[in-house]
Order: sequence, then structure tokens, then C-alpha cells
Amino acid sequence: MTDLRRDPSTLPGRPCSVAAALELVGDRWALLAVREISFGNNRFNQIVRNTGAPRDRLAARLKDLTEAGIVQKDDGYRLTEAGRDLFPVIWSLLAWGDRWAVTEPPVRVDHHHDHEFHPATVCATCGERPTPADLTRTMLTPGWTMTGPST
Amino acid sequence: MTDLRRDPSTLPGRPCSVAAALELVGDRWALLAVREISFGNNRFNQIVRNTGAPRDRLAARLKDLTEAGIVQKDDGYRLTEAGRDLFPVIWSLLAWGDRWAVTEPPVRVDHHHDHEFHPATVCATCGERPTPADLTRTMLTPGWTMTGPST
DNA sequence: CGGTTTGGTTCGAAAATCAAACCGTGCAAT
DNA sequence: ATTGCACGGTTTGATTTTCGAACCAAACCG
Repeated sequence: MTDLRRDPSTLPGRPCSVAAALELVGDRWALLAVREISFGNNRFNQIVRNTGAPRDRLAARLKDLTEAGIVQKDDGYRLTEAGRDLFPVIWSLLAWGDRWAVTEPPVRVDHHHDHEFHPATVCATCGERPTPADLTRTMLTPGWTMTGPST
Repeated sequence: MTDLRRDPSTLPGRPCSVAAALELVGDRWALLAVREISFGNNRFNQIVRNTGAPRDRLAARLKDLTEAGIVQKDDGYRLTEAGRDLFPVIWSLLAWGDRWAVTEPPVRVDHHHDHEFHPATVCATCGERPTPADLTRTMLTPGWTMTGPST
């Protein structure tokens, strides 16, 4: 497991943790593999079948995810802490997809204790759901502003 | 704007809104384009420069995003409601990336009212932050269980 | 021992991606 | 009227990546 964290200034375009995150998990199959492992499907053939990925692509992706410290392979594939920390990403994609990406009613329901689980993203400090108007953004990278490179 | 929502059963692998969502925004440049437009950078050349995407790829992606109803083009590119609804996805990627994908301290800080904004994903019903152990998942699709296709 | 499952790797064809050059339109100054 | 230039893409041709299918080795099962 090598540390693949990057200096954001080496990324193409704006230095940004979103871009850095997508370098690691922005591939077509990466998050689906994480989803399957989170379901307890930790065998290679299960992940192939349930994601629909080509075998060679999945083998390459699992190797990348392992090197990035998102997945570890002891007997079968398991999520590391970094991998489990992707759940909010997957939950928010699930909620968005339920609303905007599928025609059919949701095909999967999660339960939290005894009620249905639907994710909401809130401000960790005050607990409110932010609207874009409540948020102000500040770039801290020298040479970049919100509109682009200043040089 | 055509409706590109899909019947999840036509997807490769497990029918799932996460996979359906990734078909629309799982491309390498899509979420970065949405990020830039959310910053108010609504001109083609700005988005090219700030994402680092090749011009032809970005043109194709913006066309796809427009057809999917995530972006609209009046004078410049704007987010639709579906596009703004992607903010939780981008926020959770940002938080994950800050922690796991970059070496440097965060290069961007958002402020919510007068305090720093850090996203937290909670159960919309009870407000708690779920741990994976609190969650039980149920597949509703005939022919599929959590471990894979039943046939 | 033969047959099957598991976990990949290899192969060649097809498709996507890239950087760079190109193009047409509109506008502005000369 | 003409030149120059910025904007918003499109085209080009070389390179990479992806795909599905076939293949392979090791482990296990009877």
C-alpha cells in the first residue's frame, strides 16, 4: 500500500481536492467495486458479476484501489478506513440517482435502526442544510481565484 | 433536453441508482465542469482552463450534461435544479479528498453563514450520523439479492 | 486421477482520449 | 471596408484505453 495522495498543484486545471479525489475513485468501475465490497461481496468473481466490469479492468482497478489504501486484500477484498469513508459519496450519488438518473422507483432501500435511511448533507458545525446562497467560497491557493488562474 | 433517465435493469451489473448516476456524471470531467459552473464560471474557455480538460472532451461532456438536464445553456452555461442537486456529491468528494487524496492542507474553504462549512451526511429522518453497523440494506429488484443475481 | 471453481492474465479489435491545429462567427478598432 | 482578435467550438491524426473472449495456473472436490 503506497500513499497515492497528491499535491493538488500537480493536477491538471484548478488545484482542488475534488479533482484529487476523482483521480483515485473517478474511474467508471471504482465506486461500484467499493459498493460491492461494502455489501460483503469480497470475492473477485462476485465483484465482476455484480458490477458488470470486464475482468481485466476490474483486476486493474482493484490493484489501484489497493495501492491507494482504499481496499485491502487479505482473504478476499475488504474496505479500509479510507474505503468506508467513501460511504457518504456513495450515499449522495444514490440519492441523486434515485431522483435524477432512473425511471423506476428506487430498487434498494436502506434502513437505519427502524426507519428508512435517506441521506441528508448538513453543515457539521450547525447542523443546517446549506443552500448555495448561504455558502461563500474562498480559494487559498496562490495564483488561483474562484474564476481561474490569476497569472 | 431529453430525459436520459434509465431503467436500472438495463445497466450492466446490479440494477442500482449509483450505477445509473455514474452513467451520467461518472465521467472524468463531468463533475469538474459542474464544479466550475457552480463557481459562476459559465464560459466555455473558463471551464476548459479551470478543469484542464481537452476542448473536444469538454464540448462533448457539456453537450451530454445539457441533454441530461444537468446543465442548460442560455448565455453561458448554468446549472439546472438537477445540477445544483449534485452539490452534496461534490461536497462529500471534497471532504473525502481533503482527508485521503491530497498531501497539502485544503486549498479551499467554504463558509456557511459565519463559520467554516464541513459537510456531514446524516439520516434525514432522525438526524444521526449513521455508522455502517446501524444500516441494513434491502434489495427490491426481483432476481437480485445483496450477494448477486439469484438466478 | 479428471473435472470444476477461483482469480486472474493475455489477446486483438474497437473505441475513447489527447494535444494541437483549424474554422466560422461576431465585434472592434483602423 | 478591412484587419485583427476573442470566443466557442470542431477536425485531425496519433496514442491509450477499454472491451469481450479466450486462455492459463493453482487450488479444491470427488
